[in-house]
Amino acid sequence: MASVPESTCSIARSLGVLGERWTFLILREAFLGKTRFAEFRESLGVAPDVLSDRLATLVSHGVMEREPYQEPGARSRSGYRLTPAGQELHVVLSALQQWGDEHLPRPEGPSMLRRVKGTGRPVHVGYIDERGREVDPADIAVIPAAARPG
Amino acid sequence: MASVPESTCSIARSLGVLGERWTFLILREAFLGKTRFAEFRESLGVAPDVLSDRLATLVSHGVMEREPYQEPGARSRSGYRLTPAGQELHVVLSALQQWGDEHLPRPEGPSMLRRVKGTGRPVHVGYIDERGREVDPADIAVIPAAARPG
DNA sequence: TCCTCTAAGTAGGTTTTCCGAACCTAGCAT
DNA sequence: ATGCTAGGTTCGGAAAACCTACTTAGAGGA
Repeated sequence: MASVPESTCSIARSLGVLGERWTFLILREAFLGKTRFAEFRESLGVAPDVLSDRLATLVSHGVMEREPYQEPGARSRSGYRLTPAGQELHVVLSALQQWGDEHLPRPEGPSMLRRVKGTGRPVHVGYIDERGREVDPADIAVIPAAARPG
Repeated sequence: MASVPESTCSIARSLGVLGERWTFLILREAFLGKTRFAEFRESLGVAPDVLSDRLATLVSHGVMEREPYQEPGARSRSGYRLTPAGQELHVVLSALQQWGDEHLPRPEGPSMLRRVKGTGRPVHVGYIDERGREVDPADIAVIPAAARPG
């Protein structure tokens, strides 16, 4: 994989931070409200050294941050919570979930649903232009920045 | 990671197919038009056994398919192209790219841009409700399907 | 003082995965 | 028949992940 954050491709750089095994699942748990080492460990079954490594990577790249907490009768400990940058990964996880729901379905249907708070309306992930209108993926062009006119 | 496509979580199932090392980068190259084993190999520098394994996984899950081709004066060979299911991963890659552009920026700016074909208007990835309106990520609730009313 | 409880994190040995180079396999050409 | 080419497979060594057990550190109680 070579040097990770140095690639000119944003996808490769993102994967350098997020693409290791377990990382997306750790983030999923974080979005579900988990904050503590033991919570991640129990819900995922991940080995502690791997979890420690992944959390350190996420912290060092500003995706999560240590959050000291103290329960009564216990010493101060540190949990982990998403930074604003980490919270912006929500749409990435939703895109993965949406694809899995559609293309790797289970007979009982999706286990989690994404809805608008309050109204409960269903939502999906897609492309949006600067006027807030949805754009069909087939109408998206990916072009090198160097070829940008002007 | 245990049994992969059997998880009740769509994110975990998606990652079971897509979450191995190199897979997203192979898909990126596929979206850029690469189809041949040697093209993937050269552009990514991935070991041939790993590439062979990843392509086989993608084919077996319907993300890519073998496409026989024949160049003049050469035997028939097989390349790989995205299926419709694979093409729907475009928004996942764009979400990763968008996050990297914003949170792991490079001084020279993004290397690739996403625009609407024809008009050239910039687009971004986000949540859209059933009326085609963008929804702020902070207004999205993720709820267990079992708790669905009705 | 020092023992205990708890949860974060580390350390060892084994298993899996990755890597890189060399090799294999068709078919077409010379 | 020999070589060229491109899609792979095989092999041995290196790296990463896994599993189990252990360590660490502070608060409270004896």
